[in-house]
Amino acid sequence: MPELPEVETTRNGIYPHIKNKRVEEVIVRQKKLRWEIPDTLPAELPGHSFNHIDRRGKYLLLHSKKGILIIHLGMSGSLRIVAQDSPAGKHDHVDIVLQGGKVLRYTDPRRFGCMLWEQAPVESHPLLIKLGPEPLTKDFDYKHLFKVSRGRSAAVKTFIMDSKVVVGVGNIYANEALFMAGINPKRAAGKISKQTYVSLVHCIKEILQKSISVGGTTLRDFTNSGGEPGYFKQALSVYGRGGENCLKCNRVLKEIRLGQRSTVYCTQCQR
DNA sequence: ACTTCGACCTGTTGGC
DNA sequence: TGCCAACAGGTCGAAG
Repeated sequence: MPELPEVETTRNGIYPHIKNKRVEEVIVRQKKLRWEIPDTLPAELPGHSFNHIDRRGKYLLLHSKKGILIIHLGMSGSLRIVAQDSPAGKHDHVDIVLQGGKVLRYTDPRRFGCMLWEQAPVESHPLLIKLGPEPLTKDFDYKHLFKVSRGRSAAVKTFIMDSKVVVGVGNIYANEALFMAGINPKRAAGKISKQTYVSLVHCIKEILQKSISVGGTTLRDFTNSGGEPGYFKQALSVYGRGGENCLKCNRVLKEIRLGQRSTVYCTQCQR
């Protein structure tokens, strides 16, 4: 679920429900996430409210006067707005009970996500300080990719999934963007031309942007327990389609592993 | 400085 | 049907 577009969708979905609503209580049922949820969170947050939510990469930053809540959804996390009497399931690890009866609920079966509570200005936080540019801003351009790729032997797919290079490009969209750009994912990042990076940057932006607009549709039934919207899958050209036919040339798509991640591409269309 | 790989978890799927 | 291995939308941090 949590690709950058989903995180962005989550941000948009929860914001109107939590904005300036006083937090009544924080219920932590399971504090062992990727890092332990600090006890200072349930101790200090109640009585305060969030006035702003930022996103940095796939991290959500919920700002209050008392501190900043940093949330990452990992591989399987989600945030939903539920009614206060909604029974908690096995993987509903945290409830942030809001004034007015709604609850911001954090669910994460695999517990690869995190929920941290910070006082200091968050720009200098160790998890955020080394992150690369946001893919949808003008800071992310071919010059940047070209420059930081020089001398690097890593596969271009692994390279664009490196959060120090650019944030928010997960496995699905790395596969999709490389297909759209016609680039073989195995190519060494350091040997790719400026011109090719122009195309890749364009494709990454376009695919993420499109996906956010589809994610925006998910927004409507956000508070419903709802599963997958299904829009994504229809738009995917290669991800999850190994062994099926290329939509451009009809050849069989190849599936390999790169950096332990499943990688699908067309040997004809991607060079 | 860069690359690779194990680790963190549970749930689902596919082969035998 | 059951069992078991492999894999899943992430990414940090250690080791080479």
